[in-house]
Amino acid sequence: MGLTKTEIFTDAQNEIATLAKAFAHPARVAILHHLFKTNACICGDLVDEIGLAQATISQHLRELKSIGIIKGNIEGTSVCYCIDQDKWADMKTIFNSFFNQDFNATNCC
Amino acid sequence: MGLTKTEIFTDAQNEIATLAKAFAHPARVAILHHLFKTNACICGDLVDEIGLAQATISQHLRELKSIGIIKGNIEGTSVCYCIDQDKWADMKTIFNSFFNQDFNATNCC
DNA sequence: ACTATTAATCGTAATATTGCAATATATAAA
DNA sequence: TTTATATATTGCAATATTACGATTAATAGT
Repeated sequence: MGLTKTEIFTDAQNEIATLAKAFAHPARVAILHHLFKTNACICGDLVDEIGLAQATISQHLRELKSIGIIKGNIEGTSVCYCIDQDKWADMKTIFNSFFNQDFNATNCC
Repeated sequence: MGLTKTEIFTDAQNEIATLAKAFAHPARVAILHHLFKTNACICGDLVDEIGLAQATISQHLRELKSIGIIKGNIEGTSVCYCIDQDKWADMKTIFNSFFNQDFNATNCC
């Protein structure tokens, strides 16, 4: 098996899962941290900052890009990545409503 | 390889990744949705509600429990699960500060 | 004690993810 | 055009995750 049964879940549930995958690896969290911290779009210095091989960083960047969280601009030989602010805002909204679901006060545990 | 190099990342980065894994599968999102929705701690009816085998649900519950998001109480032959409200609040704080990192207005992309 | 019910665990198969070396591609500089 | 630089892609190995049938464990009811 090993295949997630996406068809039995709602779109909202699948979307949260997909978005969460972006944060579900420390390398991707580190990449996002870095894109925020350095007030500029970072290119290949991610490879120097984070201790992973160039191919590995490139792969994580592709995942973040395919989820839609980051965008890339080609600048000469290097590629400039940055957060997609619209997507980031959407994501915040989605996770906020997920996090702020009401608790039942009479929780039994 | 296939082995995450946790040692090269900060504790904060690893923690976000670990927490995000709780949401990185739609079945776990569905379980949490259900624990919120039904104003009571759900036990095995998760198996009926979500279309996965009992063993699979149990495995997802164990993951959520090991991350610390849910707690379980034994009640006769069944087990009553619910959200750990303290952990949930901690998590909200962590993700909020992650989501609300400042943007650089002069973003290049 | 016996039986039914519920949940956890074990074992296994299939798919996904992580990581890197090697290679390919694409642009800039000479 | 050749060379240097930067990033993407490919191919591969190792580990992780997902899912489920079968079994086990533990309690409730008879």
